[in-house]
Amino acid sequence: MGKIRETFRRYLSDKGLKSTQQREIILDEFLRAGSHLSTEELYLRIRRQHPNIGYATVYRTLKLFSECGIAEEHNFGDGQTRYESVAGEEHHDHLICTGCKRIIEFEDPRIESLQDEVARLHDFKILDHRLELYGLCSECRQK
Amino acid sequence: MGKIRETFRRYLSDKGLKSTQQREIILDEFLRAGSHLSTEELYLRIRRQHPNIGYATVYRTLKLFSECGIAEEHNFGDGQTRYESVAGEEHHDHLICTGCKRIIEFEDPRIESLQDEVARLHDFKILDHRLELYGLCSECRQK
DNA sequence: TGTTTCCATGAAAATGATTATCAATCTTGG
DNA sequence: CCAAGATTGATAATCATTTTCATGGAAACA
Ligand SMILES: [Mn+2]
Ligand SMILES: [Mn+2]
Ligand SMILES: [Zn+2]
Ligand SMILES: [Zn+2]
Repeated sequence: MGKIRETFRRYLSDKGLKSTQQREIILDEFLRAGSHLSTEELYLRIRRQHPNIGYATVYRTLKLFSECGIAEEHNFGDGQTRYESVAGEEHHDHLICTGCKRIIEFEDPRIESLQDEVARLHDFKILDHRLELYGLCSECRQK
Repeated sequence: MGKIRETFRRYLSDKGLKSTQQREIILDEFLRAGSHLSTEELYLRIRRQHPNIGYATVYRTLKLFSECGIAEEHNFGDGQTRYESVAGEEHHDHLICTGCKRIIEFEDPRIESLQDEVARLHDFKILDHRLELYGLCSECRQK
């Protein structure tokens, strides 16, 4: 069984929550589908095979994923919360093309350590951060 | 007359829009009040002296400020859009204390130039960016 | 100054994403 | 298998923001 699925089940049992078919189905599709999907996008995908699963359940379950650490929430400014799986991958930030909505991931440890330096300077303890670069990818610039 | 007010009036006339009492009043209070205010917070302040100005007008006017470049929109994750005046000050980013909601501004040209480097690497043209560090200020950590 | 033309305004309704409610239905420990 | 309690799906409710629309106001112009 995948490590992610195991993490999720342990989280449920530790919290006295229950492992249900819906939660398994939603997790399956969440892991199968591409990243940075909105709740609605995931719901629409799931509905193709499981038209009886409710919208609210998808919302609730994605929130669970985020609580137990297997998913991360994002707000890229389009008014919808997006989720991506964090399969033990290293942290990364995002370039967002406002033309084609493409999302490019990047990581730069130098930026991360400068962030730490800034925090130290202000006697601040960082718990989370977001760095998003908005603009146009090369394809969109050629139009 | 302040440079900001002038910029705003020129923007209005260039666009064939009209200079109204409400817009002047809202701009005055926007410049007088502290930064990073939400629409509701600004509306409540304005209402003390001008109870006849409508909520929708404050929304519309703040959007105008942002369009003409005298204000900047922010989303610090509390579900409300916040605005701050950009009185020709240099760009800065934000440390946000999730305990007391305090907002600390900082700038680090080294981070900015690393962002440019990342963009170059991905053949991406940055039009905007957001860097927000969430965590706890020193005071909030001592509780 | 009066007229005309649009734009702006305020109140209220509409929207869109997300959350809460609730009766019916599963999970799970014993 | 059973009881206790969590989950689900449908739907109503929220909350911030936007739209609508009738009325009022700015501004170019006569
Ligand atoms: Mn990502
Ligand atoms: Mn600021
Ligand atoms: Zn693009
Ligand atoms: Zn604090």
